[in-house]
Amino acid sequence: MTSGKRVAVGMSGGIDSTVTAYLLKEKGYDIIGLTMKIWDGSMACDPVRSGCYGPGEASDIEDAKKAAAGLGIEHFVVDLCAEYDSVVLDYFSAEYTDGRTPNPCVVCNSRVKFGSLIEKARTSGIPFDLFATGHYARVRRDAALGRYTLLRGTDKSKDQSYFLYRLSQDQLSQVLFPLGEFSKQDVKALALEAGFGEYLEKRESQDFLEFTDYTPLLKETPRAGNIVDTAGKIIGKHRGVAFYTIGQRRALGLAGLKEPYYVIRIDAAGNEIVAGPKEELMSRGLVAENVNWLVPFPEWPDGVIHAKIRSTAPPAQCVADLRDDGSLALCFKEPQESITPGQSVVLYRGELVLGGGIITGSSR
RNA sequence: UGGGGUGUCGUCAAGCGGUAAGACACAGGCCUUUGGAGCCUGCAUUCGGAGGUUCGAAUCCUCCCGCCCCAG
Repeated sequence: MTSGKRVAVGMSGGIDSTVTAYLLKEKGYDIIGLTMKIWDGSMACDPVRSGCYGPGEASDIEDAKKAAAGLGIEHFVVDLCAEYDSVVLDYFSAEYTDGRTPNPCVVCNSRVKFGSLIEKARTSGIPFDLFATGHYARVRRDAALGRYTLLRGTDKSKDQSYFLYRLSQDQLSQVLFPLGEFSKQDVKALALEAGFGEYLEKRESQDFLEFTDYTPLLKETPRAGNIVDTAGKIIGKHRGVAFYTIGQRRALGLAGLKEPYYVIRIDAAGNEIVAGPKEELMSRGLVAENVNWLVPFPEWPDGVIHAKIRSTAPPAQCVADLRDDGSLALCFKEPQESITPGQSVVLYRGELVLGGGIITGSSR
C-alpha cells in the first residue's frame, strides 16, 4: 500500500528527524533525505548554543549525512541561503525594527522548509511524492470538511502544531508527520532500536540563532531612547526598540523600584518603551491579522475554542470574531499575560487546529 | 571657614529602638525547535569609623571621616 511512494524526509541531523526517516523506511516507503543549508558563512558571529542559523550547521549536516548513510538512503543538501535571507532574515529584522517580536519558526516552516525546500529539491531533479518531518503534530484528511486538517501532537508536552498553522492545503496534502502519535520517550526508544543511540546525546532544543547578539541581523541601526512608565514619566533609557519584547523583565536596568518592571508596550514610531508592573501585562482581548485558516471560520465545529498566544502558553478559552476586514478579534475568558504583537495566535477546537494569525494588538 | 543635608549589598533603595524589605545587576538551575521571553534558587551576621546609652541600636548621644547644597 505504501509501495511506490517516494518520501523525502527533512533531516536536521537531530534525533527526531532521524527517527522519522527510520519509521517511514520500516513502513516500506522509498526514502530519501533532504537537509537545508541556510548559513552562508558570510556573517561574523560568536556561536554559544545550538540553533538553526549559525556556523554549527556544518556539523548538523554531517550528522544528517551519517544518519542517512546509516539508514541506507540517499541524502541531498539543498542550498537555500538566498531564500532564507530574503524570507526569514529580512522579516526578522523588519519586525524588530517596527517594534514587534518576530517568530522566525512560523515563517520558516510555511515558506522555506515546507516551501522552497520542496520546490527547489524537485526542480533540481530530486523527485518525490511526499515530504516528511519530525514535527510532533498530525495531519488528517477530513472527509466531512473535505480538507486536510492539522491536529495537535499526541504528546502535549511536545506538540508543535503551533509552528505549523500557516501551512496551506496544498502543503498539508503532501506532508507526513510520523512522530505525531509518539511521545518523546517513544522516539528515544526508537532511536536506540534503530542504532542511533548517540543522537540522544545531542541537545534537544534548538534556538533560532546560535549566537545571542542579533544586532548584525538588523538592517537598521537601533536608536537609543527613553523608557517611560504608564504615566509617561521617563524612568530609564533603552538601547533601541529592536532589543525588547513585551513581557521582558531582564536587562531593563531600572533600579530603585518596589517591584520588578516589565516591558508592557513598544512604541516604535515614538522610539519609546513603556514599562510597568506585572499587572499591566494582562489583557483580555487581541486582534490578529494575516490570518490563515485550516478550517474556514464558517465551518468551525461547535464547541469551546482555545487559543495559544505563544508557543509555550497553554491553550486558553476564548471567543473568536471574524471582522469584515478579515482580521480576527479574540476575547479571552481569563486575561492573558504579555500578548505580544508579531507573535502568532493559534486557535484550537480540542485537538483540531483551526488556524491562526499574527497578533497586531491587545486590549484590556 | 560658617549654616544645612547625607552616608545601608556592585547600583538604586526600604527601615525611624526589637534583632537588615525590594528592585537592578550578577551567578547557577529549569523551560523551550520564535523571543537578550518566562520561571526557580543564591546574593549585606551587617548598616562610613570609634566610643557611649540600653535587656536590645542601622535606628538615640558624642567625636572623627567622606560626599552634597547654600553662604563667603
